[in-house]
Amino acid sequence: MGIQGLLSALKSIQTTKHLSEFSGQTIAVDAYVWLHKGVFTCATELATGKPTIRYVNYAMEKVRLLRHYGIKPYVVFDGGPLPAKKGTEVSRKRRRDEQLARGNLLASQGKHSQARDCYLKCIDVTPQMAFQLIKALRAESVQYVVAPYEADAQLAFLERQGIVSAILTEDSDLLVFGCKTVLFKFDPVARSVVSISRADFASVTATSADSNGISLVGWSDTQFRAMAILSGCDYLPSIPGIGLKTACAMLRRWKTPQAVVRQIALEGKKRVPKGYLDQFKLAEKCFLHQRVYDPLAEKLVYLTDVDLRNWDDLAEAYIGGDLESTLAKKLATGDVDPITLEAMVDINPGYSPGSRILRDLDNGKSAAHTFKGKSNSGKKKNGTILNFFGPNPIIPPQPRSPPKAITSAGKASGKRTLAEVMDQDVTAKKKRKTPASAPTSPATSSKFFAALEGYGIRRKSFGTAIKSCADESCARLEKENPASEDEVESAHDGDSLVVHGYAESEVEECFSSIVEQEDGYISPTSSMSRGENDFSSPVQTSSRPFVDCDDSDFGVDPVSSPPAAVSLFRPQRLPQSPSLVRADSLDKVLVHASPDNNPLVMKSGFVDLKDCFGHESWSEIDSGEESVTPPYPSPLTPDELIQTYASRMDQSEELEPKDPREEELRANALRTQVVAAGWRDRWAHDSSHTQNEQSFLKRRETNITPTGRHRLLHPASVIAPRHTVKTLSSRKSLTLSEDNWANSNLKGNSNAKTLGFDAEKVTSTEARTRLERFRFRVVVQCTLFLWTLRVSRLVMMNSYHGT
DNA sequence: CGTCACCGTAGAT
DNA sequence: TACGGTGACG
Repeated sequence: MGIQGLLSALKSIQTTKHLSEFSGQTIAVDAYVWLHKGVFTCATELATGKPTIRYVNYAMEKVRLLRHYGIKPYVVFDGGPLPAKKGTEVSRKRRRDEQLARGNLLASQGKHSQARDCYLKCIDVTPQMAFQLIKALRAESVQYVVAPYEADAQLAFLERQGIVSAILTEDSDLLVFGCKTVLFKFDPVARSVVSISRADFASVTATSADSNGISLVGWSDTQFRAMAILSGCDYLPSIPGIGLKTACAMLRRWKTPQAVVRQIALEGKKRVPKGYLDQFKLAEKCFLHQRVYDPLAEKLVYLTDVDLRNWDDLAEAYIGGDLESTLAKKLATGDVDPITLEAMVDINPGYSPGSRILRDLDNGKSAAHTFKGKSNSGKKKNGTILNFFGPNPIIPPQPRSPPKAITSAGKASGKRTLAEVMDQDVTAKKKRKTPASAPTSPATSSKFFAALEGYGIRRKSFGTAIKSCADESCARLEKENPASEDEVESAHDGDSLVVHGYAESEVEECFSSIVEQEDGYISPTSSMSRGENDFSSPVQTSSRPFVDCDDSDFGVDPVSSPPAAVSLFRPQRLPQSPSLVRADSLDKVLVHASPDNNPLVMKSGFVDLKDCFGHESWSEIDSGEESVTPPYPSPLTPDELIQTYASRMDQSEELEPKDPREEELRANALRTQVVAAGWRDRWAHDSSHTQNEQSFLKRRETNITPTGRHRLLHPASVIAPRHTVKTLSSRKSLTLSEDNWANSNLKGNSNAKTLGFDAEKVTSTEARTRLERFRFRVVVQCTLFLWTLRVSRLVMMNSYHGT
């Protein structure tokens, strides 16, 4: 990823900075890194399809750490696949499947640690997982945006617009995108980052230590970018044998990439791929003009405006097609899957951050006495440890943010004892008056599996939900294809894994909220805020309306700073001092949290585990507003559970019929082909690759998601191709390419299709059935545990009331 | 000398 | 998965 060797070549201008130096600033964060690292905490769960949100907690801890230092994180997620990126993903996908299979094998042999190693290698971050993090970000009013395509370009855009003042990532590409301040190597322990400033490039000389002989003196952005691309980047592999150093040297000698490539060809020692220069131009366009989401205008824009004289459909498609603005907005807010462009499926609806037990932790006595002794210096109020370990209340909830957002979340909500937990539960219970005549769940033999037994209920409520969220574009789509509502619904999974997920996360919290928090944290002072020195950072105000990649750019523009953004929007600097931060002014640029009634977040008729336990255990969850979930009568007894478990086991075969599964695989393959428009041969950098591999399921559509395999269980979840195609056609790049390639790919590639199916089958049937049973067993165990917990709690409560 | 392929490692708890 | 270090190659 990124530019090989670039970071090490820039060692001389790397400076380590403490987080406190960024206090008061808004910093864009590449979420990908955190999600990926977070996966390590729960690889086994993810690989085996066991719902977990540990990766969310991992990322949220980082977010909270930043906020603790007065930094406003602006979290940026990756979006859809950019045509420019070729499908090395395909071979990865295959490796992943192999690893998953191996892991399952090892797990079945009881070699769990070895299995985990395999699982680690087969996990990928899916948009659905990202959505779990988005839910948490919403709940804590953290700014975020899902990039239409690559997070890198989006990050660069945010900085260029002045929306953020620095970028936190691990990807050296950001420098090629022209970012001014990029922060690498975030160290949560040392609370430090390594900063690289564009302004310091000029001091990278061939003689400086660690520069590896490259010199950036006097180079324009265009030249720097050319060097990066020549040396090999994500959009274009280098001419074999050309690395960073030769690219740099030759560019110094020959000035333009055209001349460099001509020279390489002339020398004849290295083979220059056919059409390399054209691809070079396209790669350059990706760095310059890639499509991004403008949170102010709420639509897609070019990272830098294009010169229409130098623009064509190919370039247009290459840098990412446009999207209709309502769809773009939904994508940016996470309500739409950036890959499929269909409504986001909440793979773990039971996880609703913000609605935690003990919500009043931070509003009163318990917090006060629990955290007394902690340093409050630096912050006038809310200076407790919650700033770090819990949601940061400094920034008020955004207008559309639900009131329940301000709660304590996550496992580390502070130092607690079991007694306190009980105490608060009782208090909360008292506060909330539950009418005895509260509606109860439908009379099913098992409430726990009501969702399974009562599909009608789920269908109905979700259908309503869909309707309520449908905007013009969705509505239009549905009109064009009346079946789409059903299809979208069926893409939503309603099996017991959802319930399981709830159990898992809640169990985790039960434990961790009982365990005492470790002491020893001292709130650091955030007084020293070394703002950016504007004198050392020349901001070029380009008078040219366009930035192009013509030869003439070379040597013409030696100023070492990126071209100023075309002033569609005021390029505002952010206030450097915390005291100047005004949430209301900054919040305007936010992607607002979705309304609370987001049907995908809402409990849409699914049965949560909590529904099985009677309302008292969970009464706090929705307090303060209309309870979404009606209280239910008494929980299942263990016996009931076991009974249900047994019957469920019997059902598992029936739930996996052969036909619909094949149909679904077919649909998936088709959808993949449609989505993978950009990967088609004529755009691929290396046509020897992947002509036949294109139709594998793509990276982020793999079956390895927390509940990934659920799709295969539900015949109803087949996504009809025609619907898919219709939806996808709203991507411009797809629209314009449908004619030329769809036919050839879909018809001419039956080979690949077959391959794709086989790969899918390898991991399926038996293993999945086994997994299903395994997971179900865990469901039951968790449930039993919670049940026990509840009983003991009731006992304690009784004694409490008794006195 | 630079590039590339290979290796072991950290990353998480 | 991505990184740094190693050795082989041209």
